[in-house]
Amino acid sequence: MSVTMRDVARLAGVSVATVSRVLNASAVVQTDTRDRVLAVARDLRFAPNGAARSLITQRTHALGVILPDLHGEFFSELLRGMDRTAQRHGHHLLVSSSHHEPEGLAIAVRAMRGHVDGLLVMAPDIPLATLVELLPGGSPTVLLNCGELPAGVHPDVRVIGVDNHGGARAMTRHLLALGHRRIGFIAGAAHNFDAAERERGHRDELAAAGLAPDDRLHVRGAFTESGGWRAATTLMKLAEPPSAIFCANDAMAIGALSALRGAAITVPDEVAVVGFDDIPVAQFLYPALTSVRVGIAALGERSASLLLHSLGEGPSATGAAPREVLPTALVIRGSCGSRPHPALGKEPVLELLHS
Amino acid sequence: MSVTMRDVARLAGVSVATVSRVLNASAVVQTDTRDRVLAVARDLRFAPNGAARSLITQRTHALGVILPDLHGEFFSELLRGMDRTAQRHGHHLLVSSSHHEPEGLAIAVRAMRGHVDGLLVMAPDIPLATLVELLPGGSPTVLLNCGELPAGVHPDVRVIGVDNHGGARAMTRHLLALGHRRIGFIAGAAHNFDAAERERGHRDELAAAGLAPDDRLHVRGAFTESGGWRAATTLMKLAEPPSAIFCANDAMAIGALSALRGAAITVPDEVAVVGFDDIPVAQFLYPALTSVRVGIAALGERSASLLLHSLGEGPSATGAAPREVLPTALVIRGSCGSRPHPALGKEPVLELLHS
DNA sequence: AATCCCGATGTAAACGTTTTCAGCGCTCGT
DNA sequence: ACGAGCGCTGAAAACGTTTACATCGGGATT
Repeated sequence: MSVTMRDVARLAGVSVATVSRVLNASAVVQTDTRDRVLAVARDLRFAPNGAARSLITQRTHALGVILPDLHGEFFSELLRGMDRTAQRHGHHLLVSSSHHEPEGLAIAVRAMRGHVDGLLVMAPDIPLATLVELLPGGSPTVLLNCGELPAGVHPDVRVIGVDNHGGARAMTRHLLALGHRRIGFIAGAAHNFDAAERERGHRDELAAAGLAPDDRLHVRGAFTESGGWRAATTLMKLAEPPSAIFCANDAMAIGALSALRGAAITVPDEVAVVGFDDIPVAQFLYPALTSVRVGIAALGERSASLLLHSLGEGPSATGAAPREVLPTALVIRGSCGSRPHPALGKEPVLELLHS
Repeated sequence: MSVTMRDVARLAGVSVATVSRVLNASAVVQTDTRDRVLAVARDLRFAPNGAARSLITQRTHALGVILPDLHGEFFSELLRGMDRTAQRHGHHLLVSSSHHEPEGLAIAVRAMRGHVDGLLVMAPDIPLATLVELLPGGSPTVLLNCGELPAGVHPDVRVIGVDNHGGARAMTRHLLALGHRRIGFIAGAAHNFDAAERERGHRDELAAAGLAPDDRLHVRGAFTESGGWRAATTLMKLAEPPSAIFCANDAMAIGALSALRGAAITVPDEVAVVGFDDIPVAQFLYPALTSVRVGIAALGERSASLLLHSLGEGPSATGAAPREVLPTALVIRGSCGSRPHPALGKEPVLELLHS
């Protein structure tokens, strides 16, 4: 069927070992035979079979990526970061998404065995205890955005995440500082780690300010635009609507902005709206969205780096914290009302676009 | 290192052949031995090695995906569509992006050899003739958004794309019908197939309406938000600025909207803005973006279907057109001015979000 | 001049599966 | 009672590489 090393060897009049040596430069070969092999290989358009190579070298040069979803800009940013560092080290990404349940995830993980050198798993919908049960032993793994791993039990599993709690606290603090006392909160999907942490941060900061949580101001939006739309609509129909709405991600904030515009409610004059993640498009919305910057691509890059490091291929060891938490930063734009009018004619975006 | 079929066989007191038969249900095995094997396999957390399996079966259950980029919502939508159908047929996606030049693409393609069953290649920056040169023989391939392939030369290469030309004509026709005569055009990246086709569609429709093209109204924006920002700024500084701006994709339209708002120019009252692609976020912008719907996820799904079909695993044969062109559709929203005010309080978005 | 060593190449084992073929113990038909 | 056939299982080849080891000249060392 396809051309193999034997074909090249035969036509070049050498053994397959020599062909291998030439192609990998793994040992010195006499110049003329080397050239002959190279010429034949080029003529035949020979490309080594990855499966065979992986089988013997125990290296696939691929990282398995398990994602809960592929909706929206968040995941393309994440993938972009992962792909960037992976590619820098000669690796590809084997992607499988839409894993919200343990069964599907387990199947995907098993199917990847032998096709990948390690795993990047983001499964915020699955409890951590369940998740680690599903992992194959012996495969270096980096878990993204999950809880804290019991110490020392899983030697080749590392954990990375973002400071959901701190970011949410900072944002709530910001809203409180602007004078808001009735803050609506549009929460993410139920049983989702990120959603829960952001919720907790918000609640903690309210408590620190001495405010009692009001359940009517707490609506669930499932992390989707339409969920945000509905939740914002619900909130603004309250007898006492909030003066600010904190959406647990930017997608829901986008939906909320759309709902408010549809209801002829002005943002930020009548109600402030803020998000979380700072996806690239946030700065282009109207009003530009105040959000918590997560550094999505950086998260992807860092997680891939960690994994490559576990594989002994990454950048030189960076003190192996058992659990790495990337910091977040408040990005203040127009939608929260603390910057009433953006400067006219100035391009506010370029440095962000190409970071 | 990791547990293999031999281990399972030994502990179950059978041969590896029997283990294989049990795990694949490829032949009937006595019930008690079957149960024994299954029990041992579960205890050892055995998962078959994909590389070894691929080597002998010549099937990897993975599709290689080559993309030019991963920026923005376009590519996550595309991947989502691909992953969806791939997964439905038990396949994964091996992704590699940022391939704008032939060399990098060639390396990626070669590295995938043996790791994938076929290739989905989107490389609008690379001339088709160059592209087909780089393809490995014998690997079924689907090319996305490229030109027309010379007939019959490459038997296992198929081509799929969207009706860039028709979509652009329709949009320009729409703007003309709204009375616009000075239409600014923000073109995509130079030497890009999609960009060129959309440009051609626009020009052809202008010509059909008897309008001479004005080079000052034609600015290049590289398909990025910041490119759109700059291009729109340039256009509006003209002595005679356009009354409408047609952006060759939505990302640039997003940048253009931002630039116009920064310059205190009202859309659509002072200038209409329209885009191309209809990425999911388009409907949430303000004003909601009029665009050409491409059906990005559908493109991904369809291309994956075509490839799976070439592999003999897809849905039953659908008349094999040598080149498939997916239709586009005009989506009229607020930004072009033909719908001055959206209905208040109505959720315009739900059916689109979950299509 | 014999030995040693080194550089270039070939031989063959190994990686972990799948699958063909053969073998073995039965049952069943005659 | 005996061979045919059948159901189940094992042995071994095959997939296409990499690599440890063997081989084989020939130049340098003694």
